[in-house]
Amino acid sequence: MAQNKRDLFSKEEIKLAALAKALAHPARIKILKILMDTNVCMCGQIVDLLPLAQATVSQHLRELKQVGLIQGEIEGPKICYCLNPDNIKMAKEHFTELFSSICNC
Amino acid sequence: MAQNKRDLFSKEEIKLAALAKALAHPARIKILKILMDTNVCMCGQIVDLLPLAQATVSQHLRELKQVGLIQGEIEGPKICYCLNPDNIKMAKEHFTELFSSICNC
DNA sequence: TACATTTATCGTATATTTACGATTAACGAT
DNA sequence: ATCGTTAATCGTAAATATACGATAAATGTA
Repeated sequence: MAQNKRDLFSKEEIKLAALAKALAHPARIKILKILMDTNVCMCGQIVDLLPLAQATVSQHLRELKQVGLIQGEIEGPKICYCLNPDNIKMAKEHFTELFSSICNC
Repeated sequence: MAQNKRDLFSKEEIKLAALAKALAHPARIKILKILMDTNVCMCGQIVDLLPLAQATVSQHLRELKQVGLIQGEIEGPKICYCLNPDNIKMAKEHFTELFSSICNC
């Protein structure tokens, strides 16, 4: 494939696409809501709220962490995940910028 | 895979994930901007502005059309693509709703 | 030290995405 | 009727995403 042609897209387009990809699965959207709405933070607790296996949820958490939408704080053998407000704000601004550039609404 | 488990996610989560997936590629983001910023509308013209083959661009256009972000009007042998403002507005609202539900900003 | 708990990672299977060349289909013009 | 133009579709290859069970790593506790 032509991965090298990718650099003909702008940094902003690539960044926004990566953010969109992180949101491109219902489970990951639901994880964000869970972290906001409940005081749940551990992987195991999230697993209990999703129709997915532990390994799968861990993978989704990793993807969210990779784009910075969440962060994990180690607490002994556990890890407490939480939203990363700064990066969520930035993501929001990226999407807002896109929509204001393609929509007069 | 467990596709049947998908129905344990809400309609909104599934819809938003589908929209996000449509935006999860730099080429598709760029196509939306091209349709907004220029008076280009034909597939071939878009191909000229992207580092991708005609068949590939056609696939990206189909994905954007499938989620309703763009529409195509047949003009003889050509097809004039344009943004679908109503659905873009709806998409914008979906994302706004998500961010306001996970972000106090 | 051994054990229980928690989560990441490995290995793997399947599905989807991305990309391209080649072909087909649709239509206007000659 | 033939030709040129335009875009979708087909076939295919490679990469990535999704999902799971099993295992490993890390840490607190008995």
